[in-house]
Amino acid sequence: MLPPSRFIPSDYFVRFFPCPMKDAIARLTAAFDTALVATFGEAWAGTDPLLAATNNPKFGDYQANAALSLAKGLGKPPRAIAEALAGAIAPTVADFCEAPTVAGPGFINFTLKADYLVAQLRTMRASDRLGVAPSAKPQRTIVDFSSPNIAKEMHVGHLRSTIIGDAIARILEFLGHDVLRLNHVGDWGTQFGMLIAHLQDTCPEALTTADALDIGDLVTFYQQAKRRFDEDEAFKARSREGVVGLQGGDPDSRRAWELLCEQSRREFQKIYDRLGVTLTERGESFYNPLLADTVEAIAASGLLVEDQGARCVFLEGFQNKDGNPLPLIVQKSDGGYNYATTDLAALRYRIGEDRAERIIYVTDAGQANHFTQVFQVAQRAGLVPPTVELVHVPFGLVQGEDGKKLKTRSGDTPKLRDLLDEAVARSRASLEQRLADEGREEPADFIDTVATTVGIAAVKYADLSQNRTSSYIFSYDKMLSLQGNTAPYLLYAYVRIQSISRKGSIDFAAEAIEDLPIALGDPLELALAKHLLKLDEILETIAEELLPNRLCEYLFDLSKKFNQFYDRCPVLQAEEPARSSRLLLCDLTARTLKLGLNLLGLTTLDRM
RNA sequence: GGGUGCAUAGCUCAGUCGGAUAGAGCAGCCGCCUUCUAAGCGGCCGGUCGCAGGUUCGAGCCCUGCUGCACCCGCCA
Repeated sequence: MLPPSRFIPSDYFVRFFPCPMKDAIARLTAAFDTALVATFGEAWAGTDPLLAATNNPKFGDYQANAALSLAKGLGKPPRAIAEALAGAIAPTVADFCEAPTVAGPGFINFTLKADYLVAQLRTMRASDRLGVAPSAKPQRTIVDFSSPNIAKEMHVGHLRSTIIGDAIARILEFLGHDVLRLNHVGDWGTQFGMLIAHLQDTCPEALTTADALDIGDLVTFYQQAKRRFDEDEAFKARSREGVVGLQGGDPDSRRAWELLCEQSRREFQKIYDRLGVTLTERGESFYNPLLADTVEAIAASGLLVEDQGARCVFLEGFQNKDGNPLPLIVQKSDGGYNYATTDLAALRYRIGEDRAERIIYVTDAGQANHFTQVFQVAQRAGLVPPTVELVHVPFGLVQGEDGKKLKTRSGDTPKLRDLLDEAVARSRASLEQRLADEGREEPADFIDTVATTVGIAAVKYADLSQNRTSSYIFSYDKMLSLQGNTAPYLLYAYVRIQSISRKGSIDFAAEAIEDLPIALGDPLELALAKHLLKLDEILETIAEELLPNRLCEYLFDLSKKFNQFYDRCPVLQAEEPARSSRLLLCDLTARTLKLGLNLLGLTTLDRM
């Protein structure tokens, strides 16, 4: 029996998907365990080898750190333990790994053999998934992200949820999970009363004529309605009637609501199209008919308490200002429901009807308390089977260059549309400048495509490349910079490879490299090859931790290693076997970059 | 008052389960284009990992306290 380790793939992987690096890790882990039992006895079976990639190539490729922590239990010096284990491991790994060495206080270092790496590269090349196995346990997964509010414009606050949620969904989909991407739009609530009333006043023909609605800027419309609501008592009263009418199923109110939703939906869709994001809309209103039943289900669990007229659940581990337990209110004293109720109803539906096993909420970190509370109540009320995992994926704020919340010059929250426009405009200006500098002439559609692709990619990548839990400073100059960890740098690395294939009239896919010897003679070739082979390992980690910046980091490293290789190792003019080896590396690098960037929601270009 | 998160190079940020000499990029300085796009590559400079204790063979990472910043705290989402 193999030790429990997150590195151990199932038999399924080993038999059907001989993946690049996970294969090596699994075999080293197994060899370690066997050696440990043979040397120190059955009692030590299952000990985690604490296997990790080395942080310095001079220590080889992987290191096992377990000898250090075993020292106390075994009552022997760590180096002696390491020496014994290294000796016992050597024969079992000899087919793919050099004899392990002991260094420092007791690290066991492993260096993979070159011919093993070559074999893995060939496997990777032959695979249309670049050697990345689909998950052995595909999960029905819901990713809840984006979630703008009807009748409001998408602003920069929706940027992160949309981009991060999409990237997470893409990665999980690629790994074979059954992903439902849900857009939990804010399409219900008291604000609709004033919107309906305002629509009835300003655009009455819309309520009777198909497609007559043209309220222009929804933000302005919302602001007008809000102003009237605050200033005009009669309007306020009619707004309340609007809410009642809507909730009571009054056809006119319902029609007005649908028109507003439809108008918003069209606007949202423009943004999603530009970003290349797909979503299934299922707004708050969808769960409306389920709210009463949800409250009853909680009541049936015995958790529900009536306090000051509201029905609530008192939370464990939360206190109010007076030190008393904090309630989560699921039904207000006026009988209405709030967003906690909606989230609980959604949770119930997603588990009961959607059969979700993993539910991921991509929202700003400010909602961490809210989700902790909702999850706690759901758990305690028995709404969440042990097989279901609830995950809040929080992210930090987008800040201006002054370190404060991003604002326009006039002090408003920037609209997402304007922000994307600006990024594309700057991308275009930068491209045109470069074309002028280099004396290049390109057709207008080329400039359009490159400016748009790079501009959007820059915005997305800048967001994804940050650790999502912290806030980041939004800077057009930095995200569009051609140097550093930016979209243009990565896209350019890809373009360089396409340039090689154009120049040499090479169709990488058709090249008969399989039959030719592969030689990784240059240290830069070896470093690039080893990095390529880590793709499967990286994606597995990301699927667990849901941190897209890890993928960005991997792709940035890959681009750097490719550029170093490109600088020192001519491809087309090289003699065999270097030429074929290098073509293989180019092919794999390009495909890995393309896949990785696509998983982040970025589109590659062949020229730029 | 309570809770959550953050604090790493001049700037923006990484830092994998607690492992070897804490890494990138930008900015600054110095080099490299007759050769696959120099949108590139190499080198130099740059650190009291907020402060103080503690645990550990070993702490940027874990624990305690403190300081500073951000966000949340009963019927908004």
